[in-house]
Amino acid sequence: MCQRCNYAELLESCGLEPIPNRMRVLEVIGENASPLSAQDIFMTVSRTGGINRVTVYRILDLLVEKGLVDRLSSPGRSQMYGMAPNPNHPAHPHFHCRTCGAVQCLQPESVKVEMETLERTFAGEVQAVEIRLEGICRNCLKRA
Amino acid sequence: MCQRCNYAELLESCGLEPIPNRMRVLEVIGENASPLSAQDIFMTVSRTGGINRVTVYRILDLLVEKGLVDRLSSPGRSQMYGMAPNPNHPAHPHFHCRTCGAVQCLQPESVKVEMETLERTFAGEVQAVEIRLEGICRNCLKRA
DNA sequence: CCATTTTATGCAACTATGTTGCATTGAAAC
DNA sequence: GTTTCAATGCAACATAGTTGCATAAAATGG
Repeated sequence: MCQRCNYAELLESCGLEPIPNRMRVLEVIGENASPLSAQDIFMTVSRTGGINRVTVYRILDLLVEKGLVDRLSSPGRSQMYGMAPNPNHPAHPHFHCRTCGAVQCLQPESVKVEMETLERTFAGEVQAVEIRLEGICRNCLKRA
Repeated sequence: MCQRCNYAELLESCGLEPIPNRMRVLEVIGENASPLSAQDIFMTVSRTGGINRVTVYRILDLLVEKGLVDRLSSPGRSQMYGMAPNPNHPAHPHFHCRTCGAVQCLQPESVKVEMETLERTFAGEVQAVEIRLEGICRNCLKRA
């Protein structure tokens, strides 16, 4: 999907050696159009060779900690992972279908947020904004 | 906290008998200023008499299904529950502290969302919008 | 080039969270 | 009062994520 991201460079830019397993995990996240669960990532990476489930979790923790990947909240039991905003991957809202459970990324500009009031009055430090829409996706609407 | 909500009426308004355990669970959610985990709710309700963990989960599922309570995504392993928007509890964004993990409710008007573009172009049906901010809360900023 | 240190990985066991099946209880309907 | 049905409890299970520890693989220093 992403023709532009150089995953090795991304890793190096935050002080991580581009070792094979890190590359494999980051590529899977970067090349997918929508966020994936740890399980999804584990299974996908496994298809191209062995890797341990725990290793995937540890790499995910590392990528999130370094800010390359965002851990997205989900209404289900598992967390999901997507590329953190960067020049090739702008921040964008997510849509979660309540019927089929699928998560899709929306266009970055489709939902705009105005935070002036908050910035003026909030005593903490805001580092990220996550917008999640819920409803029924196109396919499930058709089926209903 | 909430002097205005009549929990029995709320339950009845969506076809649920206001039986004791339902009332206890819904009251705990409604009287708390920020969303609670199932575990929080279970422990709080338990203080006023016995209840089974599973019963709490089942009541939560029911309240969410009926739209009285919202299941909020969280970056941690557990889901959180808060009153669904109603005349006494307007929809509002949440702030999650990355340092201490606390979740707080923000003022309803502090963050505004503009969805015209989406509404014009999105083929699915949007039923709810959840806005989650992440960062460092006031207390943790002070401590740092 | 070998020895030492550091980092990454795998495995097993564990924890936390949520779910299911089934029996029992208790309340409502007749 | 009996029947029926919803609500509850309990135990067992399922899933997602974590930890401790041993081993393997890289990097570092002689």
